[in-house]
Parts: sequence; structure tokens; C-alpha cells
Amino acid sequence: MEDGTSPEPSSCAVTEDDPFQWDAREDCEVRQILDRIADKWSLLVIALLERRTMRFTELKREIDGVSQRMLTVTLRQLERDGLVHRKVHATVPPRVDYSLTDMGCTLHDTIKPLVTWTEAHQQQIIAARASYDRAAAPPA
Amino acid sequence: MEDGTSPEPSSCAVTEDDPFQWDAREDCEVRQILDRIADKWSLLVIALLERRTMRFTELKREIDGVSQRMLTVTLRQLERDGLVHRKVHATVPPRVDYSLTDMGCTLHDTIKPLVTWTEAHQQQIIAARASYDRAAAPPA
DNA sequence: CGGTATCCTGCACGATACTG
DNA sequence: CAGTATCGTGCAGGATACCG
Repeated sequence: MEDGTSPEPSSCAVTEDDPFQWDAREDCEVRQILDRIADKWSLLVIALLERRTMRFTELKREIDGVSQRMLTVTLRQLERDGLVHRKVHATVPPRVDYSLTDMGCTLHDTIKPLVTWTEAHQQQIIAARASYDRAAAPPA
Repeated sequence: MEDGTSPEPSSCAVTEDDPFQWDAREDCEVRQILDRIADKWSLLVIALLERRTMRFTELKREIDGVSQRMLTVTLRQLERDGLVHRKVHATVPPRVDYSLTDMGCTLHDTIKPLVTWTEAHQQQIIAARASYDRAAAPPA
């Protein structure tokens, strides 16, 4: 395939004084943490809990397609990372409330722009994909 | 386990007028796109390309642990999504330059705070994990 | 209700070999 | 140099059953 089909490159600044350069080591803590919070369900859980405290079953009902196992695993990881608070009520039947911790809220603040960006650019991305696929299409 | 070991919940605002509420449907476009850009390598590639145009081999050398296959796959996806530009030079040996598109740059702008957040909170997260693990420790 | 424990499967990904 | 093609497999994650 030629390159003529790609969108133009940008000329975004190569800011030399940009302190943003991350550690590319495989065992880098930052990468591990990012992998964790950027996984399939964590973002969704954080987004939902930012709105209000929710029970386990509520979360399960809200999140289309999540298995009980994955929801449990996700919540446990977020709790372990100090992002989500788990409150067990000693009632019967049991009741467990999940909510964001303060740190979880600050994380949400940084995630939100990412989701907003995605929403704002989804049409552009869909168009880019169609264009790419057309260019690579089977020359029948 | 009791709940006494969890960090306190936050009281972050339940802003009712908050328009941020995302589509939890499994086939939601936003979720698919997020899954794509939040994967193990994409973030790293975007971060590196924001600094400067890079060749395939350079990227491979910079990113510890990535296989040739995964780098290729990642770059193709990002190209297809219109986030990365691929420029093939008709020289021999071949030379392929990768750079961010304008859209890729805007994405980087929203990713950067997330990385910054992670760097800023990694100690807190490590501490939270240690605390959690201690609480759940084998009661020998 | 809100989980664990167990089993089983698919496919994501690495390794390797080949090519324009 | 910058890929494709093919094969093998580890483990993420679904399904199911059971429990406090």
C-alpha cells in the first residue's frame, strides 16, 4: 500500500523542554498502574461510581456484558489500589456499597477529558477507519 | 474481611447536572475506541511519537518488551484510526517514518494528564496496596 | 445478596521463519 | 529495514455451581 491514503501528519510542536517523557521499561510502575486503570471495566466502574454510591448488583445491572467474576475482580483491584471504597453492611441479606475514594475522584477528573475526547472524535475515527479500509480494500 | 481497613470514601460531588454519563452498552463505540487507545502499547507509542517522528526500528528499540508483531499491529491500528501517520520512503533499504496526526496530538493532550496523575499517585497506590495486602495477610 | 471455587475455552500474543 | 505468514500456548475471562 502507498502512503498517499494516510491522513496528513501533524506539525505538533516538538517541545524540547517538555518534561513529559516516560519510562519505557517493562516493569515500570507507571505502566503497570496505567494498564490496570485503563482496562476494559475499570474506567466504566469509576465513571459510574463518580455519580453515586452503588451496590454490587446495581453495578452489575448497569454494566452491560460484565460477568460477575470480572466485576468482582475489577472492584477488588480498585479497592486494593485505594481508588474505591467498599462498605459492608452487617445486614441480612448482605448489602455492599461501593463508592469512590478521594483519590478515585481525582482519577476520574483526569479520565473524564479522555472520554470526552473519545466522544468528540468518534465520528472522525469511524471515518478514518472507513477510509483506511477502502484504500486497503480487496481490488476485486 | 471487615471494611475497617479500606480508605475512607470520598464525598465528591454527585453533580446532578453533570452531563458526563456514558453509554454502558457493550457495543458502544466510545468503549471500543477507549479499549483500543488504552491498550498496553498504544499509549506508549503515542507518547513517543509526540516527541518526534520515529522509524519503526527506533520505536522497537525504545519500547522495552514489545515484539515486532505487536508493534506492527499497534501501529496499524493507530494508523487506521487516523491517529498516526505512516510515511514510506521509496528507498533501499526501505525507511518508514511514523508521526502523530493532528488528531493524534489532541489525543496526546488528553492522555498526558492521565500519565501525570499516575506518576503523581504511584506512591499512594503502592502504599494502598501494601495496606490492603497487610489486612488480608495470612493470619499465620 | 454478594460473593468464592472450579473448570474450560478462545484468542492475544510471542517465537520463528521468510520476503520485497 | 520493515514488515508478513504461520504456528504454538498461556492465561484472561466466561460458565457454572456452591456458600455465608
